[in-house]
Amino acid sequence: MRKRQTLVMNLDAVAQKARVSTSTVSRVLNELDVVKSSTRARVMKAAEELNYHPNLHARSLARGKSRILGIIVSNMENPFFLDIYRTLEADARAHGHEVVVANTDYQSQQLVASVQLMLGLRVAGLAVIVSEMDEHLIQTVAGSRIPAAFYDVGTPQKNITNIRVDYRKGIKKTVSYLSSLGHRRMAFIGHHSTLGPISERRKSFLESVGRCSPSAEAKIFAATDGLEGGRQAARELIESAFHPTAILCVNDFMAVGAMRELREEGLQIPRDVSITGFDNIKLAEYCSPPLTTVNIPREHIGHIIFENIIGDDKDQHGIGREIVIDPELVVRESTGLAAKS
Amino acid sequence: MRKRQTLVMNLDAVAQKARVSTSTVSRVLNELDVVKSSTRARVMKAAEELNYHPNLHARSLARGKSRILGIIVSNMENPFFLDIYRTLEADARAHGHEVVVANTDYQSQQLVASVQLMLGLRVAGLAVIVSEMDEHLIQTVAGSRIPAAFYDVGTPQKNITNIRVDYRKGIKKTVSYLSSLGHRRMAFIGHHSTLGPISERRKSFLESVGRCSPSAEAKIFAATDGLEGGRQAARELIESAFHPTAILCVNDFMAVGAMRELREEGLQIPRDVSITGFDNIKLAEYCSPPLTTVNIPREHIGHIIFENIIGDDKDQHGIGREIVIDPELVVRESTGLAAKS
DNA sequence: TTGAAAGCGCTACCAG
DNA sequence: CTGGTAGCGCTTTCAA
Repeated sequence: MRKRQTLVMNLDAVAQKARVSTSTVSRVLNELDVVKSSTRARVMKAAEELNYHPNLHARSLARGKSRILGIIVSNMENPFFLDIYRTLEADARAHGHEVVVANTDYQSQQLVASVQLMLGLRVAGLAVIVSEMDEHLIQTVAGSRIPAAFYDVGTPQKNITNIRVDYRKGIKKTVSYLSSLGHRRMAFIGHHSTLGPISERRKSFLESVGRCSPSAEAKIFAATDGLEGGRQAARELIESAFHPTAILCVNDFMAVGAMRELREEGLQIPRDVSITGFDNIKLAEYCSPPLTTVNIPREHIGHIIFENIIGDDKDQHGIGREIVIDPELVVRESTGLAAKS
Repeated sequence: MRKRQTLVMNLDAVAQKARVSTSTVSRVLNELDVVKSSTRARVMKAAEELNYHPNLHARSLARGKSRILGIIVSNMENPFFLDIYRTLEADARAHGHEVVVANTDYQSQQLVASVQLMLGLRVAGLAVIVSEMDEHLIQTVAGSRIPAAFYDVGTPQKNITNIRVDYRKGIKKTVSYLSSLGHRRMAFIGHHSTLGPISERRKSFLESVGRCSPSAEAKIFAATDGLEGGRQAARELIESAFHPTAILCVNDFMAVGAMRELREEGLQIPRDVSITGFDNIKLAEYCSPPLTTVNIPREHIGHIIFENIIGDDKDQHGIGREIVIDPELVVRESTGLAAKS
């Protein structure tokens, strides 16, 4: 075979320049302090001068494992996912790990591709924070033996930890609260993710409304996730015959979008209509009026996930536990007494 | 050497199961259609049954290059960066490339680490969208021979494309506009990124104000990037003796944060004070009141970057061109006639 | 149309 | 403390 030419620096080049073996260069780069300091200095200098950067692929291959933490989320645009990503990234960095993220945009095809990528990268740990999921993929991940954490989906298994939020409880608290304010006609705005947690929120909504006040009416609207989607759903709601005094949104991001539409229609919040979100993203505090919502402790969740797949305490990995989080209602100014009709 | 044990599937396992050589398996997986279809089918089946996922590290190593597009941004939380990232990701995916992102949080140390990572990964192309940058790093990237694109920083070089926005013009348009509304006391809210584009906006601000109306007064406030930072800066501004009739913010994200503080202080926008942003993120349209801002065509920029580092037209790569973008003022409802004082 | 084998750049064992 | 060397899993000639 013709020897392929290499444009980039490699260990060998550094070794030659420093007049040592590749083993020694490797030792220096990996900070094994068995190397004589004079030698070390020589190697460092050579590497520096050659502008050498170790090939991480070769490293992972030789080590048989990578130091990559893989993260898969549904929609980076939604601050909810972003916050978890950020926490994980910070934790990973603090432990000397790289991070690779992938977005699915709620499309299962991209989910599949993302999982393929992560497995191909032989990630050290995998966090899957998505609202869509199919059983087959869970099995694929389970079979890979990679320590993984799923958020709101699947069941605990050998190498898989499960984090879930008790949405039912969160929605119930919200509906009770609105009910206590006199609201009887409530609408729910969701998005088109048919699987998992989203539909759980929707179902809980209908259930809770029914339970809280037998006389209450409920209706559901949906669009895509995001500001635009929230607005779109709000428009449909306004155009419909159903005139709710309160609107529950599947998440804060959509709620902010919905608020805009209401505002433009001349509806005052909460005087004319109350609105609530879910997640308690930063923006919920900054919009006008500040949004009543349900807090999901994203940082906390991020840390838990990290601990369970990469963290120091190796015993924690792959235990296959389930962690349930109990969300809290956060009352702000987007909700008030039901308008007299 | 003791043979290391391998828990994960490899080409060899698939080859054995399919009763062919590893070469053939490789061919099938790489979709070289020289393989007899019966053989192909056998291989596919074997791979499937073994739940096999090619080791991307080994692949990159053998190929001598990866199919990874590297992206480095300052602050994923800021929708501005996020939008560019999303565009790049979509383009990359459409071309069968993986994407690896890294955040720097405006810290040059993390920038260095991120660049190291990207070079170590031997990315096929690198996009650096940050507000901080040091010359040394630019040289490092230049020396790597990797097709790269820098946003708003550095100068064109062999393998490096440069995209820049004419901030001066954008700020000037904004100041002129405000000036025409009668504003004479203007404040600028920026963030603590001392280098590059941010300071360019700040400088342009002072310059433009001075030029537009000799009698005008200007003052600068700063905090960290983000909603919180914007709010913080607004608070300092309010507490200061300087009472501007208009506030220009370095970006929309901070403007939204600032608006909250103004609102809480009982100031009405734009009746009591006008406010503008920069970037024209989606949120600018959804906040209350909708924000007057300067549009930066992020999708367009994303596509340009992609074309220049990975795109189909190989001739486009590494030309070392400079692309300048002319931003447009977008007037919404957060600005109005200056209040009588 | 397929197989054999030489690397890709690095790590880690063993010997000295 | 340092060097030699056998892989890690894959691609890609070259031969058959």
